[in-house]
Amino acid sequence: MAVRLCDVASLLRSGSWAAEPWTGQVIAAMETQLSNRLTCNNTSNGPSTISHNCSSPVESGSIEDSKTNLIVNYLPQNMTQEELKSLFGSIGEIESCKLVRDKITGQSLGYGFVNYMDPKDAEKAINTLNGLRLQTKTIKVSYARPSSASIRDANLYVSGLPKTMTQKELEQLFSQYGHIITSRILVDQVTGVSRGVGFIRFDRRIEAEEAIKCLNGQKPPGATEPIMVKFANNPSQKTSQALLSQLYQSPNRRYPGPLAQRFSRFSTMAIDGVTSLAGINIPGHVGTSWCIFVYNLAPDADEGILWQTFGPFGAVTNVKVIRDFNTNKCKGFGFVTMTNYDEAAMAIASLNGYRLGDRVLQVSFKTNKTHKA
DNA sequence: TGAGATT
Repeated sequence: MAVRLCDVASLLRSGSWAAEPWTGQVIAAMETQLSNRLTCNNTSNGPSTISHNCSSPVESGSIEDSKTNLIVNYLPQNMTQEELKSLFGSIGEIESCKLVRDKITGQSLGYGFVNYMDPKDAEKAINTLNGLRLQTKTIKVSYARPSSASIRDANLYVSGLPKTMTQKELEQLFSQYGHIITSRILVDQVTGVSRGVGFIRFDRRIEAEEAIKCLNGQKPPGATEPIMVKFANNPSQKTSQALLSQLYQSPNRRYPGPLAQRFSRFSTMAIDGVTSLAGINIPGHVGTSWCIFVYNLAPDADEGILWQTFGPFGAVTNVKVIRDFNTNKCKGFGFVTMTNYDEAAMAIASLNGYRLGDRVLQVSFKTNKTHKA
C-alpha cells in the first residue's frame, strides 16, 4: 500500500504554512495613493523587457481586524460543514462555521470560515491545525480579512513563463505591484518540470489590475518570450460550466461515474494507494460510517492528535478522546469515525502497531460490546 | 488553457 507512515509522522507539525502575518485592509483613500505609486508606463507597442523601478507597495494594517474569524483553505472536496465544525470544535467553542459552496451546484469550493468565541482559540487553531493533512490535501488556516469588494477577484493566471523560472522568481516579479497572498507554478506531475503557467493571488484587486497593466505582454528579465497575465477564472465559474456541460453534452462519460463505482471498493484500491485516499464513496455504505477503536493513547492525548493521525487516510467525520471525569486526562483510548470502509481499513492496517510518541497504538474496528450496564 | 482564498 502506498501509505507511508513517514507521511503520518510528518504531520506532526511540518510548519508547511506560515500564518499570514497580515493584519488588515487599506482604506479607500490609500488605494488611490497606492495606485498612483505603482502606475507603470507600459506602452502597447509590443513586447519589451520589464524594468524594476516601481516602488514597493505599502503594507496594509489595521487593529480593526477580527481575531476570532478564520479562513480555512484547501479542504478535501467531500468534507462537510459538520466535519469542519467537528474538527475546529475540538479546539474551542465555535460561534459560527460555514463551508462555502457553489451557489448553483452546491459543491464545496474547498474553503470555509470558522469564527471562534475566544480569540485565543482562533490562535490555537492556527497553531495546531494549519498544515494538517486531510486526505490528499494540506489545509491552511489563517485569519480571515473583513470581506469587501476590494479583496475579491485579485487572482491572476500567468502563462508563457520561462520553464526555468522558480516560484520565488515569479513572486519577485509580481511583488512590486502589491502584497502576494499565494503563488504557484504548475508542474508536470511526472517530470516535475514547470508547465510555464502559474497563479498569483494578490491582496487586493487594484494590485492585480496594476500587475496586468505592467506585466502582460512583457518579457521577464532574461526571457525570450513575453508572458501573458490575466484574471484567473474563479471556481464557481468552473463548477457552473461543468454543470452546463453535463446538461448539454452527450451522455458519454469522461470520468468514472456510477459504472466504475459498481466495481465496489476494490476499484478504489486497485489503481494505486493515492486513489484509495481520495474519498470516493462506496455504494452500499452510503449513510453508514465505520467506528475505529484506538487504544494506548497517552494521558495528554487530545482530539487534535486523532485528527492528525487519521485524517490523511480519508474522510474522518468525528473523533473522540475518552477522558477521566475528574482529571480530564485521556483514559488511554478513543474513537475515530470514518465514512469509507477502504479508508478505515487502510488506516487500521497502517496505524495498528504505529508508534505515537512513546506508545505503540492498538487500532481496530470498534467491536460491538454495546453499552455498559 | 488552469489551481482553487473572502461567506
